[in-house]
Amino acid sequence: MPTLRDVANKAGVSRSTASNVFAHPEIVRAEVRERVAEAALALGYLGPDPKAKLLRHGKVNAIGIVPPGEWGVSDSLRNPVYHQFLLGVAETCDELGASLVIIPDRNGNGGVRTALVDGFIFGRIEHLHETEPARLRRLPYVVMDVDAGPDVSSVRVDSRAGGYLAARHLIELGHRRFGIMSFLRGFGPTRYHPPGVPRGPEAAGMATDQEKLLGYAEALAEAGLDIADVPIVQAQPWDGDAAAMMLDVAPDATAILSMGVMQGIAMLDEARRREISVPRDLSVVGFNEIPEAAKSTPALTTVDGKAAEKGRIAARIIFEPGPVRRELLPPRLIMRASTAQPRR
Amino acid sequence: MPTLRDVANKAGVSRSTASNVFAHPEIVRAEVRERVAEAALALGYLGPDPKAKLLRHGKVNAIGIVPPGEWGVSDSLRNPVYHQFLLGVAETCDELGASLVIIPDRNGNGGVRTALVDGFIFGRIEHLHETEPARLRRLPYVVMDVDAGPDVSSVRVDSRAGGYLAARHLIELGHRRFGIMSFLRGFGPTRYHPPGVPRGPEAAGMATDQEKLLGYAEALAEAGLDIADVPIVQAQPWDGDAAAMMLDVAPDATAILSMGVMQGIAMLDEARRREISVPRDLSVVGFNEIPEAAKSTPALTTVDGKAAEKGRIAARIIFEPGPVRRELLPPRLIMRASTAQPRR
DNA sequence: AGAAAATATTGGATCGATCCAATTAATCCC
DNA sequence: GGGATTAATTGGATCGATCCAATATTTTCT
Repeated sequence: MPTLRDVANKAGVSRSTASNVFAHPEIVRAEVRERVAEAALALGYLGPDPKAKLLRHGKVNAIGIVPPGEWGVSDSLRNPVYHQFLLGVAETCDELGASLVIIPDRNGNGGVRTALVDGFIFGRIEHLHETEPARLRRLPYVVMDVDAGPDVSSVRVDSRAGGYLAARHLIELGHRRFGIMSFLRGFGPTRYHPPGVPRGPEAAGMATDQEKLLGYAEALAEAGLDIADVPIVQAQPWDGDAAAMMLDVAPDATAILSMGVMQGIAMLDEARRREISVPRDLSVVGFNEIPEAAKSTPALTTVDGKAAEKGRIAARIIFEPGPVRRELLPPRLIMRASTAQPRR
Repeated sequence: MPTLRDVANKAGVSRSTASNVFAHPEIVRAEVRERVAEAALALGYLGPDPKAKLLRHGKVNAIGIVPPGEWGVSDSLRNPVYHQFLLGVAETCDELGASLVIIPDRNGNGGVRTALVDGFIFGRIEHLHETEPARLRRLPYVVMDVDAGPDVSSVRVDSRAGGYLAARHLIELGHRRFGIMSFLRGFGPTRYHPPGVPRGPEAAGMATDQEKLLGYAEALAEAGLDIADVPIVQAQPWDGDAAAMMLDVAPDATAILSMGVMQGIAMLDEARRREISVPRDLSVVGFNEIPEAAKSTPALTTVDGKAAEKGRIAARIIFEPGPVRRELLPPRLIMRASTAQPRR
């Protein structure tokens, strides 16, 4: 495999000159430049080895994505909301001609310690120490969906405001009897929180979900309702049976507040199965926007969690060095066909 | 930023010993090992710099995906069939703990020349020379969807067999009047190929699409039909208007053979719009399998192009060095609700 | 205790390219 | 044509770690 030294020898110049032909062609005489180029061609030399170049001044031109928690690479591509987020990152990559690297780092197995990238975007982390390797490597990094204090850049959406938007929308339509579908933190069986018990953070999954709950509570309180009286079903985001459970435990609810989109869509499916007409007999609001939400029947009203925009911003933070940035994006309610006034 | 040399100094040992503590801990005395580990901890040294390590013996533990043609990173995430393929690659990455790198290399701008990966998977290429940088770098690579001769590994599905399967299915159901929706190669306006003119390769897009056409022709010929008599609409995969054109130019067709899934789904939508009942008045067969195909109404009968499996195999070829492998996977017909006997 | 064997540690060279200061060659001007 | 400028080229040091052969240390055994 030819090296720069071989090219230099063949062309009868020094390594430095050969190097200059590739790195600073303008400072080398045209005649010499051509001689070196010919030698390179003859030897099948492709240009400076990126590996060696890297060692000298470490720009890789790639951005590393660390999927949340126990997820592998394929999980992150499969999850529709995360997929939207990746699309946002990808757009910025395309603008900058950078590569997108998805790094599996389950149980901190060293992916972050050894990945060849210019910076990291940590998908929703559970403990800040997951980012330690990035900090120690002095590489820029951003954490998603949580505020990690004043020293760490973060990008998230105001989930509390999002929850508020969703619940207020239903209240304005006239709903008074709700059901809430929240997330479990990690694995575990679906849980039912009956009405009448105060709601602590354990009734929702990650920090961002707990904020949604606070938002719901706020809007309910404005209408004189107590969230403690609202039944909550807490399940995995992809658990299809959870929708059935929700309808079983809250048969008189006229509206369902769901913390996920897929959960919301699953609720629409379950309602159809039971011949409950949405939105006539039941209104459903999801959380996060994905193309499937617009295509479901009926189209799902949902809070846009701005996944793609979060991705774009996070990527830009990595590539534009600067002070710590803590972005809090406002959510947006997308009103579609799954919500309406409750039936008399 | 501490280096291995700093750690060695602080611990009072040589660089080599310090290096051994990380690379071959078993050959260094326990006492010394601990002293070095402490020094490392004290300095915040995280372990050998991956960049330097790389230079010495270049394993990166990452696999590079080069999206087809003019696509950027985001296009490749957005395209649903390519997304399935990426999922397959990702699964193998997870098995091996490797990273997945999506490399934008539009108009050969050097992405492949400089990417830090262990090998490349080229999404459908147009000319073999797109792979030259990979060959010159002596990195393993695979091309998808085309046979690139005996010296280059390739993974593809037998498109001709797939086309045959689709067309024969419709013929066995009793259909005799067809319409074909094919792809344009590159950009350009939707094209209509009226019946009665011989069909050359220009009636379909890439090589793989031309093979589908041959498969259709073969099955039709067995039923005594000439593909030259079948109207063809050639459009972009995502062109919604193409379905309308197809129905306009072939109002008496009882079955549509579509070279793409999204095209097939678009056809279902257009039929619904025109109140043509599928499959009662019109049968539709797509090509390639994605989750959306099962969820459309009616669920789309389609040929499984094994995108995910192609991805798994391609990734394995990269990581298991060996002789050139040329994989040709058999397609499979997934019968769903969009095909039925034609109405009397 | 002393020689032999086994085990630990070390300095130097290397991976492939880039940068810098110093040297050499080319150009300018009177 | 010769001295002063300017431009082009070069060797050596460097990036951070790893490998190898050589040396130093410890352990084993008689």
